[in-house]
Amino acid sequence: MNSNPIYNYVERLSELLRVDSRQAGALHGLQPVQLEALHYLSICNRYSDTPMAVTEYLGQTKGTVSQTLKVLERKSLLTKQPDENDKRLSHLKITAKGKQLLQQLVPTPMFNKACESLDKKDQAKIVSALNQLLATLLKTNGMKSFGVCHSCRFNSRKENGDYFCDLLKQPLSVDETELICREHEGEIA
Amino acid sequence: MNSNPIYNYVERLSELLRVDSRQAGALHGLQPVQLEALHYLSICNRYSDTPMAVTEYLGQTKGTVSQTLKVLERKSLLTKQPDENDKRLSHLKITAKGKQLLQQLVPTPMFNKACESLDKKDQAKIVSALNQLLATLLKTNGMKSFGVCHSCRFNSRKENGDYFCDLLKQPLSVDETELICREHEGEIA
DNA sequence: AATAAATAGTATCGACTCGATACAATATGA
DNA sequence: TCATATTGTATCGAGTCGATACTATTTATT
Repeated sequence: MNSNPIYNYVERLSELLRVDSRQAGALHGLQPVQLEALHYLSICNRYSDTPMAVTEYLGQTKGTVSQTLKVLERKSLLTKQPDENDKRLSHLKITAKGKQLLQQLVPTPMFNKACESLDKKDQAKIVSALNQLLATLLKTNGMKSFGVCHSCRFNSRKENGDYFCDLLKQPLSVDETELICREHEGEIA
Repeated sequence: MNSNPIYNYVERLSELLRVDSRQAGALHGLQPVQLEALHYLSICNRYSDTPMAVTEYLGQTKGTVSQTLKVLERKSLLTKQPDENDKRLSHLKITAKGKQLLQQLVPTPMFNKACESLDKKDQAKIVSALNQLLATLLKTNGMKSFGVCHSCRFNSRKENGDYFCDLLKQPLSVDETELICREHEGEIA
């Protein structure tokens, strides 16, 4: 029978993660996809915390994501704040309760156990391989990369050393360059 | 914020695969989990093609899997055959129609595109990393490995070179040693 | 040999997902 | 200014998935 080992591994990992995530969230009445959305919001920057950005990240439809976010808001894990300039936009901010929950549930117990038993060198190898696989998947299928500003071609530094986004024409703090952005684009090959 | 890069990558890959799989199966009225079950049945051996084995592989409950299999059977993608010795068991055999569908949908288009653009050397690196990650996850959490007989500690060879399973006390064909088995156990460390 | 316990599988129920469709509000552009 | 695009919400239906309850068969214990 046909066999693409990369696909087989990712499919299996994917299912295991889903089951683990379901179990972890069950105690708090959260579904895997809800945890993922919350997790994304904890690692994205202030230009990427809207429902549409979550939609693009998760690859679902905006209607579906709207429901997911409604649940998270009802559980007081995030709050919606209107944008000052564009009245169509909402910014989704994680609450203290949301952060605490993530700290507890993400990564899941299964993953924590496994990662602890891997030495630094092996971890680095795995990260590097996953990075390459994901980047290739996104690139060959014309999808957004959702990388951190640090690795974005729009990110530049001013004379005084401050970071600046050439696309959004906005200054960035050092911390912000470590967060993921929906507008991220890698260097041109 | 906390950040385990391995987890982040796997979570993201997992969601992308799920979305892609959903889209691929939608044309045929199949859900991601149904494709996964069918895929498993195409790469497992004759001792591992029962509903319970699928249940263990997917990590779900037997009730859930029973429904999944019912759908696949109704769509004539697999057939149920009673075991000759143990009347409680059913063996799930993929039909020609099922095989054809898998050929078409697994791996998904997204994955195929990406893998084609990776050279052999990078593919091997990724396979090796994924293999290590999955093995660690399964081992540290006491889960079954679902490996192929070829790498199983119960697999031995008789004087004439034939393969033999010491656990099930059954002879194996060469082809069978390339299929995954629910009883698989790696070498003792 | 009789009975208890374990194992494999199915059926049903309810909470939830997710795409599709329709809709309202705001922003952009000709 | 008016058409069009963008962001977001509401509702509906088919389907997932764990929980529970149940049957049938096998294995273990007395």
